[in-house]
Amino acid sequence: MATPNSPRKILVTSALPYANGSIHLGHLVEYIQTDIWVRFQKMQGHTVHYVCADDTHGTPIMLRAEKEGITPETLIANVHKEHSADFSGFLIGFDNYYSTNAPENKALSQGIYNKLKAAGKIATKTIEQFYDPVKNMFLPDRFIKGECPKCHAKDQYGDSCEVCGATYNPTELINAYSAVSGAAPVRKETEHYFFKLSDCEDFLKAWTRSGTLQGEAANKMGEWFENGLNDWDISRDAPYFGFEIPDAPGKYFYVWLDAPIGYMASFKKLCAMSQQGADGNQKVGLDFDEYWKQDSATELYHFIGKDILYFHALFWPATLEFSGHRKPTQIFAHGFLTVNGEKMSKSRGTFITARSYLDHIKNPEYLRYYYAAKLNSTMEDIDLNLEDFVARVNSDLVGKYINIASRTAGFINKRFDGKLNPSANNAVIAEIKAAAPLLADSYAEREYGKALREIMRLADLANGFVADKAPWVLAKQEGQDALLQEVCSDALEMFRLLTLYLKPVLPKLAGEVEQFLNVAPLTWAVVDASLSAQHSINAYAHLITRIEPKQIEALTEANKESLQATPVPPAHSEQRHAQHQQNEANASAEEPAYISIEDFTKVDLRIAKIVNAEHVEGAEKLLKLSLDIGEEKPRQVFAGIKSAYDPATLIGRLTVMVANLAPRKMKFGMSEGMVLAASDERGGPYILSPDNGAQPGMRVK
RNA sequence: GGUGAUGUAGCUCAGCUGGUUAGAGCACAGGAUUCAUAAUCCUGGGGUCGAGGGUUCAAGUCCCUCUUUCACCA
Repeated sequence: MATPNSPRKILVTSALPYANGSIHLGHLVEYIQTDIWVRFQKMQGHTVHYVCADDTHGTPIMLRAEKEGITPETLIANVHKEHSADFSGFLIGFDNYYSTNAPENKALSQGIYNKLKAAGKIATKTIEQFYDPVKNMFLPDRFIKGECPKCHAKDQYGDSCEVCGATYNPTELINAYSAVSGAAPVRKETEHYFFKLSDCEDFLKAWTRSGTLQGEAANKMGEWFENGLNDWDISRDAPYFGFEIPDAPGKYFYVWLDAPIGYMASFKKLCAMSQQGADGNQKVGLDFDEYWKQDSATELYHFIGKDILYFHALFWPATLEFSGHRKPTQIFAHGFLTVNGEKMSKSRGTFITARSYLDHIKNPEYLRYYYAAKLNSTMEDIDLNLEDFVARVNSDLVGKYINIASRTAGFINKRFDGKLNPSANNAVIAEIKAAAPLLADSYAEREYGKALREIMRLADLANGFVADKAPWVLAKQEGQDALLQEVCSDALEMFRLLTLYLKPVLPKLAGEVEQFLNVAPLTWAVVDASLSAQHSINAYAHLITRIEPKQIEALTEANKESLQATPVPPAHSEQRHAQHQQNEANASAEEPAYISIEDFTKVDLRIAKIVNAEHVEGAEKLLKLSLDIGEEKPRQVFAGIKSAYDPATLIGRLTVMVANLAPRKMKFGMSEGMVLAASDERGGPYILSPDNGAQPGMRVK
């Protein structure tokens, strides 16, 4: 791995949070993961810059600003302030936290677009889209609502039904209306600009295989390649809050085009700040091109959530490649956060904002430690189990780690005036030092959980050493002063090393320990140093306190919202931020969906006799049924009831089917109707049975 | 529906290319200790490694079927 002799130049990013909502614990998984990695690499002596920004463009921001009666610029300025405070509260050490709505980003976005165009990668195509004739704007799918074509629930979104889970096109909605004005949308043609991703397949296939992705992510890419790459629609019509496309009046870049370019813009701003040398010191200015030119020798890493892999592993490298820039060295995708094993939920109080955590728990390092203990290099989801959180933090940090200093520093201060006198040779210290390369590898590979397990094992050794030497016994014995001083000095040396190892995770606490131990800021290289004889430490003061379970209760209580269970989308859903915002805004508007008798009679329900039932090879949930409803030939119907019924027991039974459901071609053959069955979280499916006397083919009404 | 992941002690998780009686931390029980207003040390109980087949001298680890949970795609 990295050696101190080969300082690297590294640029790191976290995904840009959308400027239309607060930072919550889900977001923080990524920022904490990235920050730990950055701090670790800086401790290694590498030149590392960590940049991020608010993602500020798009329809949701425009509409929300309008609703609040402020300009989008004011809205995003307010959010920028809030986000910055939240991140700083969690000790996220950005070198620059910028905004995508910045002059640098506009120039870079337009410049990249022009390059892509010159490279023949831009095409135009006329498409038909929904248009709000009152508001005079085109509507994204999520801003069209109407009745679900399948279950007829009202007020469903343009792409899927939250009641029955069906997905469809907005054109299929019944009585569609604009979520903005309420008007009936009309179809309208418009010219859109496309990035010809289909042209980039060879490049992307090669890039994907070049070690830039985690194994799981590469698998995912494989799926996308199999399905074929579609050209990417990068334009939106005015009115739109964003950047105008050069030589295309009234056309704006889709927010996802300029968002990743925001990484570059934030770095460009950082370069400008470094040129100014604002602190008066002579600074070597950062060179933007050195980091972004085609054959840059520097390294570029993007930390992202797995939901936006598509953008970062396809669009983004293609954009860079064909605009003459370097590509990312690696993409690090992580999983989502669950709380107590479930999606974060407002009704359970587990949708916890960064601010509210800081208000109730105060110490951000508890969460940093817990996340680190759970994080690895894969895209697996991680769970914040609140009981485990309390137990883990209290036991590891307070009981094990801090306790080493707490139980030995008093002797040094009281008996030896703060002066140390360590032993020449201590087996435990040697073992702790020997772990450094392994721990460095774990951090570098983002296997934080592995690193912390090892560090806590070492802390156990240290406590075992203290228990074994029993300084409190030595303190009462005559003539044992030298040994007492040595034992406590060694314990504090162990504490110094453990602090060094924990510093990427606990930067603030590590700073306080440096004060207490009276040492310069710890870097990885000082593993090889030691606290020397005659070195003086400062008085030990209260470094960290236990979390009270009551604090957790208060936290979840404060985050409980309505009575209604509103499942909240996963940690980091920039991909669908528009719809999520809408989700939250409109979750309350539920009405019972009545249908008329005419609607009901459209459904032709029939008594059906199951004349045959069998397993379908390769199907996970389906049974193939032959249903006699008095027709010449039995109907072939596939039913998803495999989990609950053995086919043999079904043959001969009567049940109820929908006879006039449009036949549908399924993977295993045509399905000519459907069988009714009941189910919910309590169980099922349960199919229906008519009372005695019902005959195959009878109409149910 | 398809694809990719996932399921190991009460809880949270380790278990690399298959190899002795399956591990850790927390929790629990017993003992020791009292330096730490912020405890530790020792010992112990506890697991059909999601279920069922198969390959092998040998499988938590490979293959098949079923199943749980999650995500993505349609």
